[in-house]
Amino acid sequence: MATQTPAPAAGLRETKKHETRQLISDHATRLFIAGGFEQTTIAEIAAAARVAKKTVTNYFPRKEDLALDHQEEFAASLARAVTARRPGESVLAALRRAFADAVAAQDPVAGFSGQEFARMIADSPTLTACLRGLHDQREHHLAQVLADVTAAEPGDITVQTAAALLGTVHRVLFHRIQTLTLAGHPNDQIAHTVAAEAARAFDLLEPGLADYA
Amino acid sequence: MATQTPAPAAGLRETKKHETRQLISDHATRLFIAGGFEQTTIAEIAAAARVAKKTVTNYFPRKEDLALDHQEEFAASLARAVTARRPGESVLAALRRAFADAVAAQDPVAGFSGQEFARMIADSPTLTACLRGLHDQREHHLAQVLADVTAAEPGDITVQTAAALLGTVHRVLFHRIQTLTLAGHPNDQIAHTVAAEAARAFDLLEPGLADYA
DNA sequence: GGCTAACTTTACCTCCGTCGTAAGTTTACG
DNA sequence: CGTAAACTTACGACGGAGGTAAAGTTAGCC
Repeated sequence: MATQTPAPAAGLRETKKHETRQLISDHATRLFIAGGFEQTTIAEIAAAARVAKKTVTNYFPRKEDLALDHQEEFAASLARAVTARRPGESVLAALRRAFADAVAAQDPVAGFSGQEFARMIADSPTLTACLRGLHDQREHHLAQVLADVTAAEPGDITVQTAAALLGTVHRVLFHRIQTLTLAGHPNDQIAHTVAAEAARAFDLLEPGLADYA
Repeated sequence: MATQTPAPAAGLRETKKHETRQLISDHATRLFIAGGFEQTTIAEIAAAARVAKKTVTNYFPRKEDLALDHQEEFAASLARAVTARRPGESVLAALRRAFADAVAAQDPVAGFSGQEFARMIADSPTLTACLRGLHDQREHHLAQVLADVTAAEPGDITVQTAAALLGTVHRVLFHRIQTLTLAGHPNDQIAHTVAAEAARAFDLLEPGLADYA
């Protein structure tokens, strides 16, 4: 039976490894939300998880990795939406639809984190800087895909600018969701509000990028 | 004996302060370019300048402040270009012209740093992250100005998006100049190339933002 | 049951950023 | 004009993040 899932493979070692990682991550997020990201030390996390400090930094090289999960998924989301777009669909239409879908699903990757989580990020300069870097990575991946589909040179200014503009709209809407979450609005209301705002935001790009790719 | 010293205005203290700051900054940039930002320690800078470590961190709270100067000027550049625009000139036209002027003048604020300086930034994750933060600040200041001139609510999505899109074009072109500088192109050639590319980049926003503000 | 390889642990180190402390200068007041 | 208070600056020391090296321990494979 060919199982598609990368099954545990009977690996007791793999299982414990994953358990340990999850254990550390759970304690970390709990302590971060309770006491703040900057105020919580790695030593405290290690003590709470009953492991050595080195084990924590082994699984999570940087402290930010303990708080921000699914980084690669986030960075690849826009590029994936373009490569998986429908035949004949423009890049802008695909990215517009991808955001609408993410909002409808209240996807955490689109910014629908809990209020406490949003507070943790907003209160930490380290995490906000890390988030900026993720938006930047996401834009670079999108530019790579756009260069592929348009058969343009990697340094082409139109590709770079188009990727940046498209990524920027997603970034602005991401922060909008975060802001509303911080203000205490319920997710349903945020989804309703942002869906309408997203239309206006993407419309600013529509005349310039409608027939791109 | 000199009884009164009204004119000097206690200049001895101010003078020594400024001298010490410049002394530290000079040694820092020299060591950073010679050995890289991450590899150079504050202790080495302090030793070179013949002061205590604490004195360095007193003048420059963060290590990045030793390398990146004129941060506030950079962050305010776009907002200033808008507030100082000609009567009847659109925001987009003002920012397009501001970039053209900066390129013509080969302004360091637009990205025209020396090759060694660009290398120092590109090789340092800390400095690139700091630069991202400066672009972000610049965008926020621009959004503030746009909210003022359009009499819109601060959280208005059109204002946020317009500021982000306009800031993004400047950011892409900034990185373009940096990339060309890293590749060893002379400033004159870069200015010529980027001036043409900037026209194409801003044209993507023209249909959507031509009549904004 | 023994061997190999890995993961965890321990200990140590460097460096950044921040805290109290001492010394100097400017200013205010007698 | 002199003295003392108040401010600012330079100094040494501490805490935490991140990395390295060596030893102990456990899973996986004969």
